[in-house]
Amino acid sequence: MTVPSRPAPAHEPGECRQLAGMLSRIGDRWTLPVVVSLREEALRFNQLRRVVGGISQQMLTRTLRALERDGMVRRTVHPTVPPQVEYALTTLGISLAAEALRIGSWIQAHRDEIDAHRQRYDDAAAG
Amino acid sequence: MTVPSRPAPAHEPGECRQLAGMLSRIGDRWTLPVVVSLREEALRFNQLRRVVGGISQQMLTRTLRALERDGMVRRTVHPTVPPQVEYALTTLGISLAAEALRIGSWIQAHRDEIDAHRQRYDDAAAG
DNA sequence: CGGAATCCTAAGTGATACTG
DNA sequence: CAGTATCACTTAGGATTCCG
Repeated sequence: MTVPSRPAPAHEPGECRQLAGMLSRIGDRWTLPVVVSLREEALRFNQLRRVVGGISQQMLTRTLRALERDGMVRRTVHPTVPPQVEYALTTLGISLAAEALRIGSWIQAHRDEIDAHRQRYDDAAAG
Repeated sequence: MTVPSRPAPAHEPGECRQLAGMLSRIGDRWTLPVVVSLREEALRFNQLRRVVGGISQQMLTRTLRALERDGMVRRTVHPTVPPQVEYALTTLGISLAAEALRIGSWIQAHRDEIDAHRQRYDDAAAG
C-alpha cells in the first residue's frame, strides 16, 4: 500500500486510549475470571468467590461493582434473612465475554510462540 | 474421559489467568497506541514518540522492551553516528494488532451503552 | 451472608537529570 | 539519538477487622 503525503492514520489517539482503557478494565487480575465464572449461571457472592478461587473479598466486591457500573453485571438483592445477593451477566456482559474468549483463542494459538520469544529474550539478557 | 455429573465449566482457572495476563499486557496504558502507531511503517525511537504522543521516554522504552520480549516488535540498530534504531512490528505483532482492533470495534459499538450505564450508576450513587 | 473500613505492599506511571 | 537512573505519586491488590 502506497503511502500518500499523510493519510489519516486510521487510528486516532482518542480511540486507542479508549481501547486501551477498556482492555485494562477487563484485563485486570479478576474481571475476566469473574465474568467467565458467571457465564453459565447467576451466582451469589460467596459462591462466586469459591468458583473464582483465590480472590479476596474486597477485590471481588470491587470487581463486581465495576462490572455493575459498566452494565456488564446485574446485581439482585433478595430481601431474605440472611441477605441473599445474586450476580448475573447482562446481555452486554455476555457479549463482552464472547470477545474476550476470542482473544483467548488467539492467545492460546500463539502462546507457545510468545513463550519461546520470552525465553530467548531472557536467556540473551542473562547471558 | 468419564462424563461428570456437571458439565465441564469450559474455563479452567489457568486459562483465565493467562488470558487476563495477556490482556493486561496489551491493555496497559501504552502498548496498544505503540503497536497501532507501528502498524503502517517502522519508526525510530523519537519518531515513534512523537506519533504516539504524550508518552514519556521511559514508558516508551519499557513498552518497546516488553513488546520486543514477546516477539511483537523487532528492534534494528543501524551502526551509524548518531545511532539509529528502528522498531517494526513482527508478523506476530501485526496479528495481535488485528485482534486488538477487533475489540476496538466492539468497544466503539457498545461505548454509548457503557457510558450510559456508568452515568446512571454514578448518578444513583451521588443521589 | 454480604459487605465496608482500614492498613499495607507492590507495581505502573510520569518528571527530571544524566550518559554513550 | 537513544537510551539509563532516580525519585515521587497513584493505583492495584491482599490481609485484617468490623457491621447490618
